[in-house]
Amino acid sequence: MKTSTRIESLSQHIGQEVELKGWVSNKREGKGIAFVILRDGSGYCQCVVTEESAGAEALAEATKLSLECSVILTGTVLADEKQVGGVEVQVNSLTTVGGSENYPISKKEHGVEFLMDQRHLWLRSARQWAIMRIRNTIIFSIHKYFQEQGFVQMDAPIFTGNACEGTSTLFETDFYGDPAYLSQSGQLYGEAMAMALGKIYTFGPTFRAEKSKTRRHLSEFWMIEPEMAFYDIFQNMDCIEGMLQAVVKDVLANCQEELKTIGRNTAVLESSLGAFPRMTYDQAVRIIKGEENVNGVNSIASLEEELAAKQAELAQIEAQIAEKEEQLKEPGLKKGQMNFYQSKVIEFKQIKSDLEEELRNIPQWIESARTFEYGNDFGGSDETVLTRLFDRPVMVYDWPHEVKAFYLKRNPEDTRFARGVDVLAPEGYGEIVGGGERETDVDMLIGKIHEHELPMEAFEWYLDLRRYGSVPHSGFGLGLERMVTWVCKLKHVRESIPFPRMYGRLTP
RNA sequence: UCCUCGAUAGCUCAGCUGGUUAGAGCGAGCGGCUGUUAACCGCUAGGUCGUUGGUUCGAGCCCAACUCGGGGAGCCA
Repeated sequence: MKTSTRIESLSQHIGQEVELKGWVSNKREGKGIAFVILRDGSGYCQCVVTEESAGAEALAEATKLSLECSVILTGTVLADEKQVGGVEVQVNSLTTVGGSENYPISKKEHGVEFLMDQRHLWLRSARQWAIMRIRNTIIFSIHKYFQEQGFVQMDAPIFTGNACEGTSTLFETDFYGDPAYLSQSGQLYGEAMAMALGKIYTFGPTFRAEKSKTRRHLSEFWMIEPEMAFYDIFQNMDCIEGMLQAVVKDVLANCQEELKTIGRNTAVLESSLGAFPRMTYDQAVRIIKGEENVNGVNSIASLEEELAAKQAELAQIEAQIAEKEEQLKEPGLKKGQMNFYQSKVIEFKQIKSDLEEELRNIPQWIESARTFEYGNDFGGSDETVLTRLFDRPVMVYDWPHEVKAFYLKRNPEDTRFARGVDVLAPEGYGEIVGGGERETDVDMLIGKIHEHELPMEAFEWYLDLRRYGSVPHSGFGLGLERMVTWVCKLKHVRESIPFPRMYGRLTP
């Protein structure tokens, strides 16, 4: 018996006999023939079982297969351009390894709650398979980029003793009788490590106890936090841009099949390989408020145009729903036609509810853009108003120091501003990276710690970093799941991580 | 914590302004047809309408509270 072959490499075995091990992701059958769509984790392949090639017994076995049965089969690889991957396998023998009765996830649509309850099985679906493969490519690519640039990977602790930025967003645990909190950032430790190793990055889990129920929040997520000695904010932005582009490039190079599986239009990913626009907070505010155009496009005018377009689209979809519902009432309708019209109605209603949501949002965005108060941090709608004018991530730097973290350096030429930088992803995804140049002046830091009413004793070690050989340094934090969500253009972060932990969701 | 929408069969949904025995498709089971790609044809099984209380001659539908879930605000990656 030959060693088994992975589906992803079948195209190199055309004309040969191979052994495949996997699960039944779909099956169709006819008289004297059965089509088994096998998946093995590396890909999907149609396996054809006929009486002539496999014998009556194997055909009977194939006919009995249900969704997600595990099987081992042997067969001949044939080129077939109609199939995914360009091949199909003519089966010679087939053995069932494990049965699978009443597999809960069907080929039809399911609701979010049901799928989340079945997450351990949902991961087997083609769409989830593709997302997890892209996530893996992104993780690998991040490591590769930093390693090639001479960064050292070092992890920050997960238990932290002091509630550095307020306890409300921290998970409290018991650490040998004392309260300890799960880390919500390794950044301060990253600074210490950068003073030791020059350029470092952390890659670890982060915990936020926010009772957020939105499409971009998780209670547990993975964050990459690089920290670089002797980098100013502009070198920091070069680093962010270089890393994000390396990741996008790797995904485009290695995940074409996965991107196709999830229906991702890659135009924006491709344009993201070009230089990212960089702008100060001041300029970003002018753009949001419609006082400055981007390539001739005005933020507010274009929102109003979009509103009108969406309203027309809504009227159209409503007409289509009415039409299909009318057709459903026709007497003597065949079962198949009824099924078709019904699934169309469901599909259109989904589009309709999405449209209605956008129609509720756009006026709020316009309102929020018009009334934006200079000096405030950006809200979700402000980010959307800004980023929809670009076809790639945008970097906004030099923020009013009051709205940013205590450790950010002031712009020496205008101390109203702190040298923070936010990277906002396009297509409505908002902040994926937050970072900046760090404050090096001890007195300035002490003042800030008092201003934020933080416990000074907890920061003594951090202040030491400025007392002994302080240097300009910068860093940033990348939210892995937000990156995956944008690259895959997912509607919600919960699909970007194998087992999401979020408000109201702890199992499976 | 606040705003908003929702909870009807294993799944996805319908159920008009409260009115007799609550419907469909998918899935499941059985049978027929078919080199097929979630949409061929027929039959069968399957529901104390989220929980509790209230209004009413009568509640899936109205009211209140609660539980769970979707979306959003705040906060952020």
